[in-house]
Amino acid sequence: MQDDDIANIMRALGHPVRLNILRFLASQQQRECCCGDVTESLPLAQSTVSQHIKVLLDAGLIERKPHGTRNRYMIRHDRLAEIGTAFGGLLDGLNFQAPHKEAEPA
Amino acid sequence: MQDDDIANIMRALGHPVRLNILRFLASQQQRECCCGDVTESLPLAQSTVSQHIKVLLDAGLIERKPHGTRNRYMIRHDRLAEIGTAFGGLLDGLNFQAPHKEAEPA
DNA sequence: CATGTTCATCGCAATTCACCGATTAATTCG
DNA sequence: CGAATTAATCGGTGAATTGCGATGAACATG
Repeated sequence: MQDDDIANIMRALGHPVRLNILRFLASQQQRECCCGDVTESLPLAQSTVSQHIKVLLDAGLIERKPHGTRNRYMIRHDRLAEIGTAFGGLLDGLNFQAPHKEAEPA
Repeated sequence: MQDDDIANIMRALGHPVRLNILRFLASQQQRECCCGDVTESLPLAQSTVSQHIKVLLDAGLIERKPHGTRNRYMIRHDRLAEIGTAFGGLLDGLNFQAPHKEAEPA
């Protein structure tokens, strides 16, 4: 995964409301879960929630499925796994990327 | 770790330049590594780099050590570990947080 | 076909972000 | 003490983000 992709995803995750939306979707995975449900669970206007949902969609974190008049949203677990791997790789790369050394002096 | 904290950290990581800075610091861990070094490695003005460094500092991802006229910067590996744990927890929570169910119908 | 529901999208305001050049504070050294 | 170096901070500009209410498209239903 590219730096830009990772940065995009991190930015999408970089807002408490969006974390809440993700968690709400995770907790409702089985039922219908449309924009209105999410809106009800938050002290925000419907248009605002829709915007946040769009950010999550663009980052590939969730998926939209039209279903009659409403849209059903669900978490993209495949992407979540990818992101976990990429993030782990990032952190690994950040831990002692020293060219070649024996061990720490003390 | 609080949602707001996580969001802050994610936002700090949500910019390619800041990812580059972190990687640069990781690769230079042993030598002196001051703002000027970072600036040289990027096509950005010194003031801009200093701003990005401030964001990383505020998020607790790096550490500053005054050293004569210059400042030495280094990655906070302790925080990195914490963040890895928190992020892992987040992703775990997002994977099937279903209240209590037997199994999927199909 | 008219009505109601759901929700994405369109302005719009306020705030924050990213970037820059210029300035200033701290420090070393002649 | 004066000159040089380093880097944080200030002030400014343009773009993006966050929030809102209003509008409009898509669809179900009477």
